[in-house]
Amino acid sequence: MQKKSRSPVPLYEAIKRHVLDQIDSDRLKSGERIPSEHELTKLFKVSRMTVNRAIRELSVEGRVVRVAGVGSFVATPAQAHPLELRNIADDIRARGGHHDSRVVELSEVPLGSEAARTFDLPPGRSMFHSVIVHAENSLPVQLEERYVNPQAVPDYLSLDFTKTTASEYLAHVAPIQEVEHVVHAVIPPPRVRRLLKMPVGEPCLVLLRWVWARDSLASTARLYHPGSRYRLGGRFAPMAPSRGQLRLVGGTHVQAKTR
Amino acid sequence: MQKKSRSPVPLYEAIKRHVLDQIDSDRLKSGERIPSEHELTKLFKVSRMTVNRAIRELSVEGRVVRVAGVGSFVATPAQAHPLELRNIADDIRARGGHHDSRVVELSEVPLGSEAARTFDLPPGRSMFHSVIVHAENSLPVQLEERYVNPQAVPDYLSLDFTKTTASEYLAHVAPIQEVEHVVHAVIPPPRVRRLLKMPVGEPCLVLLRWVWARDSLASTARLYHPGSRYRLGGRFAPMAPSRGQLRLVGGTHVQAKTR
DNA sequence: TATACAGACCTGTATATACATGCTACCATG
DNA sequence: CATGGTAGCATGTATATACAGGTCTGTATA
Repeated sequence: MQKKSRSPVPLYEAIKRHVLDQIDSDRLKSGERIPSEHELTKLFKVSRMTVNRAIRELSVEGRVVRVAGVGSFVATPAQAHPLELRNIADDIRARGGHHDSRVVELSEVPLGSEAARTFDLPPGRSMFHSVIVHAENSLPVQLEERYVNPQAVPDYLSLDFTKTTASEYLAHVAPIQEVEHVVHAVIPPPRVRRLLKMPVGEPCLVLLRWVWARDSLASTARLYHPGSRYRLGGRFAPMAPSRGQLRLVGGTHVQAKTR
Repeated sequence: MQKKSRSPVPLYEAIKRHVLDQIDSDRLKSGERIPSEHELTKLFKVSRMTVNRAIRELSVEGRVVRVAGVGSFVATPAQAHPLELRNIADDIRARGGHHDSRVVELSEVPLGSEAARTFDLPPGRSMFHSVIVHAENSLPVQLEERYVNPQAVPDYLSLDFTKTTASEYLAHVAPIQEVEHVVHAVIPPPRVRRLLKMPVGEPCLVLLRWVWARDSLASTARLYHPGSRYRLGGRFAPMAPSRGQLRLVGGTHVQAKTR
């Protein structure tokens, strides 16, 4: 019939957004029941199938939980944000490996003018700094050097990083808005090389990561990975790179969504 | 009406399984077209809506790729996408697909002051600009927007990009010294969306690439990839990001090499 | 008091239908 | 020979309807 919505945004999308708005603005709280399909049908003057699709997709996306015969409920933030920037611990566990980490450094450091500008903090303040080595089956696979905005995670220094990674903490304190990565490769500085137990001359893959939450930069991280030990599905035929060349073998799988 | 299927497994599930069986047993090969909704309707004697739901879910799960007006196709196994310097044509051929490209734009553009600084060229000069759509089995999979330093490739405008990609030319004129990537994801601007034949609202994975050769920046490129056609690890439950939020579901696997 | 049961309400599935829009292949016209 | 129109087919969205089955509550019954 297609009576309405000649606009480019489908009706079921509009309904999804409406419900998500309610959730994000806290008019619908965690665990609360959202309007039934019938109610939304009346509210939007659309057919139930259309509402059904909207809510079903929200359910697939983990924002609501549907219970036949009862209703649909706002998913708890934990369910809604199994948040990750896919942290290293998950990666390792997903491969069936054993993850453990060692905190090499955890401190408060004065904010240089450059860093102050990056974090948009007054120059007098300090920020948190941590260096953590992640190991898979006792083999170091990542050195995580991280700077954290104290406004984002005030109790960062008292966190226990043996059970939960910094990424996970970050994801929990506030919804992550944006992440940006820059990939490059370096011959690691000696300290990094030693901490990762790497042979001299072997390159590191470095991921620079910026994490934004609450409209400000929450954290930056520099993640060093031993070139030889880092993942590698193995089957990629080695190419002949030119001098200084960088290769992305694994690829990046990213899903992004805005609303 | 619910005429049939008193069994506990819904009809749309049965259809999904049927298609997945065909795929997993290689009766339907990667990139091949699966039966249209209409055909499946006749085959299973169900309504088109039921088939539509089955195929739509397979699409969400990353097993098939739907193209309005054309059909649905078996998604490439899409193990980690080798996004390195190897250009898209090689990638596609490596998967057994057919690559072709369409030059949307090829021109000489004046150099803005910002770009002049980036390319380290005198402000009066111009540089080359190209927009090329790469397709795998006729499905657009990458939009390559590239700026090329005229000092690096003076005859760029007269090159034939149907047989050789821009990446390949770049690699041939001078040994590549360094490459840097920035990965992020965006909702594509309308023009990009149309060229990639993407639905409204679907995100793009964007790779920004800088290529250095002969001690200068030879080229920059912005590579847009349709989020849905660009793999995304099937079984990662689609997540529900907050407003403007970006999420990395797959993680980044990178190997770097220098010599 | 405890149980059984009937409605009411909710989601789940399925159908038949309709119109919109994207794309392709082919054919007619210049 | 090129070019433009169109028919046909594919998916996308939306509706109205129907029935199935789960869950809850209140009421009637044993």
